[in-house]
Amino acid sequence: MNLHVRRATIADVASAAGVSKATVSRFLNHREKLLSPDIAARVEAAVAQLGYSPSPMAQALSRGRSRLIGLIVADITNPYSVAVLRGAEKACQDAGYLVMLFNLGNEPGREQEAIQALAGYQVDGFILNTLGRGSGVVDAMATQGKPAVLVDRRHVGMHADFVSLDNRAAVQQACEHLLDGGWRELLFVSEPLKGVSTRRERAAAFSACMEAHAKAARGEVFESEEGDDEGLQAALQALHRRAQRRKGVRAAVLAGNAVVTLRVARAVASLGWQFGQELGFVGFDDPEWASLIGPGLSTIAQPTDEIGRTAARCLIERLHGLEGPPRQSLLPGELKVRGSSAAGA
Amino acid sequence: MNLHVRRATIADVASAAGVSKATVSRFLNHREKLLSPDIAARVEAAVAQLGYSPSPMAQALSRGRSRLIGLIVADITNPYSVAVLRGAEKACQDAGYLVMLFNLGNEPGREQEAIQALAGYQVDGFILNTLGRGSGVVDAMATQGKPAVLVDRRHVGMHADFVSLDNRAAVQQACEHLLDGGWRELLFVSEPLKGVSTRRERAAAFSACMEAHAKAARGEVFESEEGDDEGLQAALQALHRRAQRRKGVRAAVLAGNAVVTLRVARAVASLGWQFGQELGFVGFDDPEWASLIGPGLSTIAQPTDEIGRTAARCLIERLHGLEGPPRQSLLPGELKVRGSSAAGA
DNA sequence: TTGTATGCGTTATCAT
DNA sequence: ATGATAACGCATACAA
Repeated sequence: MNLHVRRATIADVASAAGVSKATVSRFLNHREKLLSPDIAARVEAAVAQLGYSPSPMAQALSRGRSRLIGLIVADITNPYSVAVLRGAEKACQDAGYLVMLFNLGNEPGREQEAIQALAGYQVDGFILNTLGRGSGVVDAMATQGKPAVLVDRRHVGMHADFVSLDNRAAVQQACEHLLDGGWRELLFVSEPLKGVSTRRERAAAFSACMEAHAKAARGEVFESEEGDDEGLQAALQALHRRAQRRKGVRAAVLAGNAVVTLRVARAVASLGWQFGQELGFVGFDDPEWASLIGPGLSTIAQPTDEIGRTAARCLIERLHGLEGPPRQSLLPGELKVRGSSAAGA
Repeated sequence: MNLHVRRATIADVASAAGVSKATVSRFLNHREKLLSPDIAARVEAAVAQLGYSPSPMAQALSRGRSRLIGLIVADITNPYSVAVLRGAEKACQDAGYLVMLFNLGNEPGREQEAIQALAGYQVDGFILNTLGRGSGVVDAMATQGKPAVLVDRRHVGMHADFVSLDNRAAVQQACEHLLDGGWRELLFVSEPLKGVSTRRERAAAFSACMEAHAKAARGEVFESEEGDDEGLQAALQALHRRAQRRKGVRAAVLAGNAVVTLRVARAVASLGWQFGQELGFVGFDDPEWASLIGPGLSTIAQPTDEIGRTAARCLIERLHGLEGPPRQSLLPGELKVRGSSAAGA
């Protein structure tokens, strides 16, 4: 059985139908205009019979557009990124685009490399969920001159559409839920803020919220370094002590993302505490295991799928020629109440 | 600031260096042979000055090879798939290949579509982690005539390299660990076996292992349907009763993958049981949250990264011209012992 | 050793 | 309405 059955080309179709390549191409691309019925029928038959489909590569070369979208993701290991990626990829496919994936593996220096590589394949645009430190990307983007949409993390000075969770509203909702439940001594635990916009926004919103409720509640921010389990435990104990000094006040943590949630859960286990008892808890992101830890961990679920689809749609609109200033889509989160934030007496 | 700064082409370099396109091309591809020092220097300078890099698309069209690898994954939501994908993508990048991702979203019918789409972009080969039901893929592969490597799931009759966990050895290790700990009434809980090779292999290995220890232990297999929580709970209760009928014997579950682990954990919570007490447990896959459920869930960790890298390397070897019959790489799992399988009295 | 010409599979601009 | 023909950016067989 001959393996290398060369894919049929437009030339094959042309000769099979007894017409010129140009005619075949017209039949394929501008079917409605300029068509003589019998010729159209002959071409159609030839196409069907040879199972012909045009080569996207050749089309890309000729048209300058590839129907390819470059998706650069900071860390494919991060379930959040994957969830977004999933939504984006689906939307792209539905719109007839294919996704080329480039995983940075958390190495910031590779942003340039990624953009170069993807641009080489003539991707029509980019969906970027990158680290966002430094703005090297800005110039590269401008250089390549292709539209891009940023997901979850802003890039300073970058002139592009942006889609993300509405962090401010989500933080506010979480805080008020905790306060309503009688948790009055709060700690926002985040990965190191550095330049990461999402983390900063959440931390800032937390602080603002605490100030607004300064009479009833107190709150601090703790940056948890990877591997520094002792530091986190110490911070939780300090939190607990602060709460005890104020009679009848209970302490709770707001975790900045699922990675932090995991760390906090480990620390709580080490300390022998129970969620919902010694420590209240709400965390960003809603991993499938949240309901299985202790009495269930309350979370703020992100509409990851919707974020991905929105990003893809934004980009595709640009590809279709939409002009105008950068747009911003902030999607609402959903608070999932579980045992870890149960209201106290 | 002019945006559409057309990428420099080989023609630009040629005229800048005052030579022909062919010379530039030769300088790029066959640097060692056929080189006159001064010309080489001029070309090199021109390349550097214009920041020229060849268009992979045009190269692909001309060469018939694209340095692209198509990665088809059954379900991007599955952390196992992602972990493998990560290893594979890294290995590909290291070897100078880019990955085009196609997510099936668990829709079996899209395998063909995926292969067609990817083949259109002239991918040099495929890494397949697909559903594996039916063998429609076989013909398509043969048709496209490109090498492929299967990950985790075999395709019946498919003539291709295969890499996966050594399921038989892993099951055996898990069973013996449980038996050593005094867990003598076992239940293997799997997603519906259907035609999925991994599930069948694990179930078969479990049954074989139980027969081998028939004097001391008993085991059954349960297929857990998505959403059928009652069925699973009933199966666990039946298991428990069987154990009680044999004085002093304790019951344990071996879960076929992380999805099942989650279901079992939910059921155990519903029943008010404690892992390590009323029910022993070992599960395939080692999610990050395994240590946080109850006393910690014992697991069999797969070398996902290594599986991915191996798959990529296999494929790339084929791309480099390696001939010969399909190869098979079975990588060892690692048993992580935690509280859920603690030895009894 | 270097340049010319052709092909890769399409699209698009001309004539016809 | 249809057919040559020239791009698109690159590689290469062949000629010089």
